[in-house]
Amino acid sequence: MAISADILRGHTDAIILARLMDGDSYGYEINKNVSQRAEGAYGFKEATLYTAFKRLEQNGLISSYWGEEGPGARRRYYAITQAGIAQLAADRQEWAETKRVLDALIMDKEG
Amino acid sequence: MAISADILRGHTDAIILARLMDGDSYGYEINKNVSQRAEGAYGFKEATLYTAFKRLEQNGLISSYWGEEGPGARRRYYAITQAGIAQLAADRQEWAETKRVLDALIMDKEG
DNA sequence: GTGAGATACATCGGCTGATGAAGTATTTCA
DNA sequence: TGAAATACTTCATCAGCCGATGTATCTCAC
Repeated sequence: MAISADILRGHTDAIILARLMDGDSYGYEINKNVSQRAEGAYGFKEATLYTAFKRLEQNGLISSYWGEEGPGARRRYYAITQAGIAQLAADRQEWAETKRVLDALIMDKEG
Repeated sequence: MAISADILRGHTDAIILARLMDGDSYGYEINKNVSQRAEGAYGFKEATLYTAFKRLEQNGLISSYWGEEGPGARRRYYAITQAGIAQLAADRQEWAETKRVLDALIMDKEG
């Protein structure tokens, strides 16, 4: 099942930060990585992705640099910052809490 | 921990539908119910709530009627429709899938 | 050697849902 | 008497997502 944009809204930044925990990467690669992990259920639209990079860099959560010139299209690499690592920790906690709360609110259990 | 609006965005309708599965209710009551179940971690803003009621009714997922006049402020009651019940089932499935996918994308496990 | 498709990045404008603020009205209780 | 709770409504604004469009390079089948 594909997951709608509104459901994922707000998780974009956390997803990118989490992917950068495995090492520096660039847009195209991050997105392929995300699609694979999501087993096709989700992938960023390009506009969403690059908008997010800008937002994250402006907020000091990632930094960027151009990859060394080789064959192929140029790549801009991103690296997570200390602030980004801290933010991701907070995001993960919030996600854990969100699961708890939404399960109580929409799933078929008694609270 | 309070959960941010962007994280909850897109879940508003499902939350309301789920609350109406326990029987007809009105805005103020639904919101108190939600806040209690969320243990204070989330509650609708009034504008969000009433905007959602309108959207849901326009989409045929809920119907509404004025409560019988008694003492106190007037209340508009909402009831979930058959289409609403079907939508909620779909929303619950999507939520289950979202948990799976987001865990794979942002949590600290190997996928 | 050429055209299709993959790789790779970037920007603009429109859409949608959330919400702060403001307003209306009634009841309860100190 | 007035503050606080109950209860509903609308408007303007904001932020994030994304369709569309554009740029440029490389690979591979034909």
